[in-house]
Amino acid sequence: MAFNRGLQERGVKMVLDAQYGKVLNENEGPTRTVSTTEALRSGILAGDFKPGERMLEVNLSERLGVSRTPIREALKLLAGEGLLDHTPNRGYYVREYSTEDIVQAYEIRAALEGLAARRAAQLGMEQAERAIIERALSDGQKLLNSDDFSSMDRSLYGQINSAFHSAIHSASRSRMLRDHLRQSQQIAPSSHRNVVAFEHDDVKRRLADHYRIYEAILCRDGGRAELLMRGHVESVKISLLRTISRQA
Amino acid sequence: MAFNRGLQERGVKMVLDAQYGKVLNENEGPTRTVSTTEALRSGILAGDFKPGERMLEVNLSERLGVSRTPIREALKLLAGEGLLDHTPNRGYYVREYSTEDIVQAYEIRAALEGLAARRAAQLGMEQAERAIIERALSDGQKLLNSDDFSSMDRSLYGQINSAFHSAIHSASRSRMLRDHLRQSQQIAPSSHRNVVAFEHDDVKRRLADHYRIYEAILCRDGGRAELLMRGHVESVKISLLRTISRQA
DNA sequence: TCAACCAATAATGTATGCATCTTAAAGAGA
DNA sequence: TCTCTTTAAGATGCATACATTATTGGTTGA
Repeated sequence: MAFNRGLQERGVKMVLDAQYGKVLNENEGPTRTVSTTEALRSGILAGDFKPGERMLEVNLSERLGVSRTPIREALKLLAGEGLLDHTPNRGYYVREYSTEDIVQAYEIRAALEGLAARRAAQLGMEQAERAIIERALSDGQKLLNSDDFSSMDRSLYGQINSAFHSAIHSASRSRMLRDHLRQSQQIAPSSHRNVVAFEHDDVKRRLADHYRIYEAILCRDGGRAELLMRGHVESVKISLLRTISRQA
Repeated sequence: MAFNRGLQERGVKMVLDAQYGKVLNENEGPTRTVSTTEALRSGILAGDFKPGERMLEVNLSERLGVSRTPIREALKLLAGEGLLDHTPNRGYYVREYSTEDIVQAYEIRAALEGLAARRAAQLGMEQAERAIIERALSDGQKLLNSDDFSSMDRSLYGQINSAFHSAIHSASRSRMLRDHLRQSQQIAPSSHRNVVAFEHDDVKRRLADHYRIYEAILCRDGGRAELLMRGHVESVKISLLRTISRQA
């Protein structure tokens, strides 16, 4: 549990501050509620809290070194975002996602990413956004060409992939669309189920998708960009289903 | 302001309860936070709170007759849902939607409703859901055939339309999809901008859409159902754009 | 006259005590 | 032994006092 380190000793720090002045810890948010919310959110997404696990206020309050108030506020916010389930008088639980739920999340995301790609094509991308995409494409190519591909870190590919998609989200120029996209991806990677295939061929195919999508966007062909993007994300869904059925 | 009636005198009621036993007011939620949240949400959606308006805790606290605590929890939840914007130390504001935002909301909703229709077709609808749809279709027909159509209440058509779509949402059997759909529709009908055309021809065309969509769902033709539904919602967007440009 | 500063006011953030509810374990009765 | 009560412990709900942070209006100085 790394997420509680930052807040744990805040009480002590504040006493020190009162004694020696300044030196407020920078990496914390402006308020306890904000930093608590961030700590809990990333903790949930990182899997530090298991799906279905109960979020006890006093427990969290002690672990994070704050009173129950900011904890309660953070829990309410995360419940509003859909990360937690709440039953009155019975507390908060980490939302559980079935395999079916995760597949559906990909379907929703596919539709939304398609929309984003269409808007990016219609509105055009800024120079900075294009640079990010081109960087992601060339880095992806390098990754594919590397001699010991199989030993590569999955997280590297994840970062490259994420950069590509984020740039398009940003280019959609729509806060609402970005919010929906973020929410459709806010699912804890449940142990085995949410793991995307990482064979050389899979990555190669997805990178080719990225090239074609970017091309369509540059050509300002919104319809084609949407179609390609939707198919791209759906293909991840398919490969996920394949992995699952193979496990069974 | 009708929304504060229910809570206003709770303090008094509780004293009465202590004196005479039970008689807890039924129409209130299980907790103050829940009923406060509902009151504020419907108040925002009904336009009792204007976009951009500040939500002052003490103010609301007095109007609803509860302490600041449940108010703050409700505000946090609604902020998580995207109805309010929050800046630390500076309070909550009713989220504002530009005309562009509203148009985008329809685009997003179109994509999501399309997905829902596809799933409804693929999974099949239950008897109860089919009954609701058929009722909505025949009621819509009656509305169209009525002699003095122009004098009809818009809200009646709104209810019929809402019943049709809700049944399909329900048939999609996906909590996540339902959540996204709800969120994409949680926009206060900003005075003039978000008003959908209500001419006889418009309603006639939309009802015809509904018939075709239902047909596709009954035929289990998911692709067609999605295409039709998406076009259906997009057509509302178009007519909205038409109305706006006419005003300008 | 204007700008910067300062104080007073008001609003939000946080902690805490008490009330209420849930739950589970212990106990009584059949 | 089983079931239904009862009760006690633990957890959430709510109110309130206090701390901290914005904001506003006025004052001082140039």
